[in-house]
Amino acid sequence: MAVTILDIAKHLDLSVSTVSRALNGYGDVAKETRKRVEEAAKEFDYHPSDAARSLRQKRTNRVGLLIPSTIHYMGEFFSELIRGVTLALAESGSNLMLYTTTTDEVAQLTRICRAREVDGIILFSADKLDEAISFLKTESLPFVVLGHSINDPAVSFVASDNRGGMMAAMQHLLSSGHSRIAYLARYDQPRLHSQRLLSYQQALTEAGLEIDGDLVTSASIGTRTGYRAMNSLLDLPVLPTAVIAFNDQIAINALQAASERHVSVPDDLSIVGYNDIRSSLSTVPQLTTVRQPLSEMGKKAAEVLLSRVHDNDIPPIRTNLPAELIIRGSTSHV
Amino acid sequence: MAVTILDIAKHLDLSVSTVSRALNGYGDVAKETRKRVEEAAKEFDYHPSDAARSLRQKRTNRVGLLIPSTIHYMGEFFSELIRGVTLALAESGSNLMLYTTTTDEVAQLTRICRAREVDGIILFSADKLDEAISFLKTESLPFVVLGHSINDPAVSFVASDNRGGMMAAMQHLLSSGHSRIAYLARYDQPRLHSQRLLSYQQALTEAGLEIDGDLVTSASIGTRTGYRAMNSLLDLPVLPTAVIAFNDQIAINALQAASERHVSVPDDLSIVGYNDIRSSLSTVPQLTTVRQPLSEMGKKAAEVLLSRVHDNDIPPIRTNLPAELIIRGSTSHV
DNA sequence: TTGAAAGCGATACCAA
DNA sequence: TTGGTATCGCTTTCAA
Repeated sequence: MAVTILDIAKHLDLSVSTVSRALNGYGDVAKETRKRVEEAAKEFDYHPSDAARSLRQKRTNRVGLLIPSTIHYMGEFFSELIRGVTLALAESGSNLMLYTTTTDEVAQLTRICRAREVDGIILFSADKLDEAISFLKTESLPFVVLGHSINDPAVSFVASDNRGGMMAAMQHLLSSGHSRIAYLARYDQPRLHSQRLLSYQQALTEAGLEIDGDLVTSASIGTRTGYRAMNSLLDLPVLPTAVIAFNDQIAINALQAASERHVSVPDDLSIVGYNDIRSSLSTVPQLTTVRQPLSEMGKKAAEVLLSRVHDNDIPPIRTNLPAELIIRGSTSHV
Repeated sequence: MAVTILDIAKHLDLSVSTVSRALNGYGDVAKETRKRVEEAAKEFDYHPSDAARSLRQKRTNRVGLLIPSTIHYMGEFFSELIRGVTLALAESGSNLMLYTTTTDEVAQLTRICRAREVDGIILFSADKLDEAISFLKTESLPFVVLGHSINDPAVSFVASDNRGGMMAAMQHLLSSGHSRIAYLARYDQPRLHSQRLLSYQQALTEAGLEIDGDLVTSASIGTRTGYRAMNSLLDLPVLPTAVIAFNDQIAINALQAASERHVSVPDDLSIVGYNDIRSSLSTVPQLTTVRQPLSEMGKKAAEVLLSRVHDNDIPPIRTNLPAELIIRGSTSHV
């Protein structure tokens, strides 16, 4: 058996309550006593039982991160997010529980809430987000949505400025003389997609250009997401001169498709990615992309959540971090 | 307050013990009673308190995964590993705690063990692995090492066949007529590196070739790992005709460096990666690489751990999954 | 087949 | 400044 507070108490001929108070830094403990307790604790490598403490205190010092089960298609994107989350948690001494969504997301959330497995939850899953949110609103478990702007003013979220990011990309291309600009979307991400699509259309309209439905198409989820869709764009009777991809991985695969068909980037075709994952520096040419501060978003989300764990009555914190266009070699003037 | 077992008991005019036994599927409960209990539990969305249950049962239904804090440099590699881990855990109803290493890894492990935060731990951290292992051997917490073959026969691990994988890559290149083969290593991964180096040297020796120290160099960790190192190889007075990279990300950056210097791959230079992450399909040309079954490794590691959690007296399970050479476009005959 | 009660290992209140 | 004790919510003997 592991060493318990009772072992320490017996060894020092003290009561468990005194030991507990000494260890938890209460003021009403004799200096000398505290010292003895601390030394004994260190000597025995005593750490309080997580379960016992959680039960008594009604807090677990754990927060949950719910991610889609398709994580393996999200590679770097996910790694960078999680990096930020763990950074913020480490500072506060909290631990991270990683949940991947199951088929019944609400049932899963119900269990997590009712079993009090965590103090709060970061919702990064995209499937059934509305359902998940409306369920969590009925529970008392603090939560924050990561990666999506939520309309409901009662819900905290940390996202990035999607409309602005897409607009920046469009204006970059338009001001470089492009008029036939394709958008390689991801219809299975309807929330993000619809925002980006709006900016795409708005930018075209403001520039006095027509909107050509052929130029908007969707990459499917998968290992080489965007490869086939790019090829179909390259089959159009009148080719686009620029493509904005929904994310960097799609852009990278689009680059590959173009290269295989001897379409030169950026001379014949400009390509813009989204997110600025590390790999966007590893292509030839390097990707022009809209930087989403993934790690910062993860960090901020954890911080927001922790502040709600501390006091769930504070007003919702709703943050759109700025997205920034990073111009590199994959785009050029027409 | 959340609903407890007492609420159910009161509502049905039963004792908590009966309710508990009914819910846990004990045989000695009247059929009718069990039905009533189950219905009430469903009606109230009752789930037992995780903390209370853990405290009483001395198991948490949680397993830990300890990963390096440099996760953000591991992008896809990590995502694929974790995918396998979560798959296996989901099947068993266990949850995942994700720990990133702190400066004092042993102190961190001490806390995890003594606070009984998890039922077992998957060690994926590479820094101080020996220290971590020898500490965990003194504790009763089940553990398994992921990604490294451990010599100590008492330690369970799940890795892949490093020697064989590197040997396959070398033989592929040698049989394609290459004799000036560089190895773009990662010295900060000494365990994996030394195994690969051995195979590298052995293959050269068996082929009757000399070992040229200039051809072995190290990529540093970072955003564009391998880029500078590849450039330095391209500065050698006599160029290599082939390069084996420590991982795919390095290979991808090597490809970029070669491309920028107008060294054609595979015509002037063959490049071999390692791991077969999804991005190895997204380059031009696609990467020849040694496939490490990352997701399977994660899954197997979780399974091995769970079997030890169930019974820690079973003999150590030591697994090297096969590594397989995947020949694609980045290598060719001299 | 059911209920009463002990106990898991802490924290926190109240008295001394 | 310290100790005794109730309590958190469950599981699990032991009796009834």
